[in-house]
Amino acid sequence: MTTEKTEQFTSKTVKLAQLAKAISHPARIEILQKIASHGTCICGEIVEHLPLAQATVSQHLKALKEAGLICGEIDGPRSCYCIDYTQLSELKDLLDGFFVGVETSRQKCNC
Amino acid sequence: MTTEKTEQFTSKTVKLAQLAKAISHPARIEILQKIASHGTCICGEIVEHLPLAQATVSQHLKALKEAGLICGEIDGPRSCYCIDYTQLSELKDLLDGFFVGVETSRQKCNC
DNA sequence: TTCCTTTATCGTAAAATTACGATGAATATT
DNA sequence: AATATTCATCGTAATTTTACGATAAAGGAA
Repeated sequence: MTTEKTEQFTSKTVKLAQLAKAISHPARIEILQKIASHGTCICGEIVEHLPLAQATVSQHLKALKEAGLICGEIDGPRSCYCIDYTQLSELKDLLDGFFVGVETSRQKCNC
Repeated sequence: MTTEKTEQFTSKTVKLAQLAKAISHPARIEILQKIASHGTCICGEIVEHLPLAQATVSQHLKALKEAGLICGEIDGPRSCYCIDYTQLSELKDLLDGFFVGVETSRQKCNC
């Protein structure tokens, strides 16, 4: 039994977990930073920038796309990616909510 | 070859990825929230609160401990967990840096 | 001392993740 | 038309993650 019981959690929690997972790999963080620094970015530029094979980078791009953090459109034989700032903002908001929730209830701890 | 090439990334990026991974599961988010709301929390209380077996919860607690986000001390036959707010702040700082970096370089996108 | 409670760890199984080379489809270039 | 470039996807392999039951260790209660 390896079924993830995500149904048992609030949708907010599940969404935060999904977005956190999207940025839980150094390559995917770098990809987001690279795209952001160009506004828009071709797959090839990202591949050049990373110590990973093209197939692997494409896989990471797919993960980011599925999480909604980037979107890509075909431009001739190339793929042009850009950040979805709406989703990124949602991640930011969910994280803010998380930190506020965790920190406001902060209490003494004997560690 | 499935060796993660984390050496190729900056330590900041790797650290952010590690901490993001720690909160990339709904159960682990809930655990942090639960502990925070009590200041300190016994393993059993967390198990009660989650739709997961005790062994699974212990596993998630271990992951959070290894990421440095919580610390636990033995209290009789129980295990008492609390949040490590220093690490949590580091996560917050790394995330802030990430969002600032990504958003300041924000440019037009045709999506 | 004997028994119960608590929880970490072991063993195991299924699925997901990470990585790569090879390939094919689409578009440019010659 | 023939060739080259770009990139998503397929196939595959190793590893990690997620989940659970069973068990053992440690401490408290009887």
